[in-house]
Amino acid sequence: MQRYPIYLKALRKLSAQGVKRILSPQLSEYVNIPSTTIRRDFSLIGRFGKQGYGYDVDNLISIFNEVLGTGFDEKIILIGVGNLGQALLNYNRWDYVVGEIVMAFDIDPNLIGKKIKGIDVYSIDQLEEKMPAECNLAILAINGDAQPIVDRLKEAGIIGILDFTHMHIRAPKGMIIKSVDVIANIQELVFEANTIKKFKD
Amino acid sequence: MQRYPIYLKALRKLSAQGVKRILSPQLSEYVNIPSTTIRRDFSLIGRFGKQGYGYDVDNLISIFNEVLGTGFDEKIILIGVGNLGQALLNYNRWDYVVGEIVMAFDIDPNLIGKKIKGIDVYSIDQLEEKMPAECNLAILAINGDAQPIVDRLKEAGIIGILDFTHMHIRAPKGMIIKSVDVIANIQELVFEANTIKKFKD
DNA sequence: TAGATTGTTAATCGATTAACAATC
DNA sequence: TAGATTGTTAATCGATTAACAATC
Repeated sequence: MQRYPIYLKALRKLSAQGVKRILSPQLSEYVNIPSTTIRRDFSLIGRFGKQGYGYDVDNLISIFNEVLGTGFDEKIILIGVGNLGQALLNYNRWDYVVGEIVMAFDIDPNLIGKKIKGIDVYSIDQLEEKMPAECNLAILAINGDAQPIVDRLKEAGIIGILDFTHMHIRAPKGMIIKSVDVIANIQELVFEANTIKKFKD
Repeated sequence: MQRYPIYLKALRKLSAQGVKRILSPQLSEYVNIPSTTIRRDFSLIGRFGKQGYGYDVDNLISIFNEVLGTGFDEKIILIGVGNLGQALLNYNRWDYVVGEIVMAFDIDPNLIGKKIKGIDVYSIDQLEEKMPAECNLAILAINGDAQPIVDRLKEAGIIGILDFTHMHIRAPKGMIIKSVDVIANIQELVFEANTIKKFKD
């Protein structure tokens, strides 16, 4: 369910603010999701609310982390250390939420062998050789044709890719590719903004 | 409808490959959406297919562009010219799809007054002063508290924001904020990947 | 015309939500 | 206990899709 990350983010923020417990209508206001939907979502996993009392924020956080399957220690590799890749490294460690980028690969000789933001950059030729054990996820932040890399990653045991390419990629069987398409997002935004403008007239 | 950008992207790619017409089952294979759904989506806008023949690719593209409300000429401003901002400028002009980033703002004295990837960077203090007319959209790629900027953008006439911050932002009334949350995406990916792994066992 | 593929109707499916009984 | 809020049932809503009639 695509709302759990939203809840988790909000709860973490609330917890940092010292909020200990929260009622579904309060959380509703915060994340802009109906309180009924929130309660239903929560109850799908189990019962951790108390009637007339609400939910314990920290308890909820740890349960969600468990359910989302993250032990905070996913090892993620980064393919492509250009501007975008470096931006991602900037907020690496992901607020200690899921895990971290543990190494990076590129084709640029000026980058290979260096440490960028504390992360080793290897040649993409060494992908299979250097790849850490127990690594399931990759972030793809390259330009140009991504398909060959995707296929190689699949061979190397990667099962999930976060893709920042704006290429058309065939997902190999048994592999999940989540694409972040900036252009598509802007198009949607233009579309919705125009709708609003029309309403004003 | 969130699928139009997907169609548009695929059609543009096909057109570039010289494909002149396409059948709904072919397109289905390409974008991984059932052919019935595609035909239904298309028919919501109008009838531009021919039975026993298919759809004219270029015709479809121009119709979609019209419907999505883009004249290819949206003026977009960029707030924040760090790594991420520069990465966005790298593929500015968005393949001539929606418009382009026309200017950028930052607080870094080393950037202000310069041209980055051909785009002028101004001080954020000059936001209201420099902002171009007919500008509706902004891309937010800063660190730290974004809310004050969002409120200022609203005052300055911006109605849509593409937000790369990982902050919690209240959207002012009448404003659309589309957030690209890398962490949430990775979390979903972790979640789905773990589901796959469990199935394997 | 015959063949093929669209556009649309009607059925299905899943997700959201209102209402309320359970319970802290 | 009384009050409040959760968890869940049942109804609603919208989106997807199968099936097929319209039509190029």
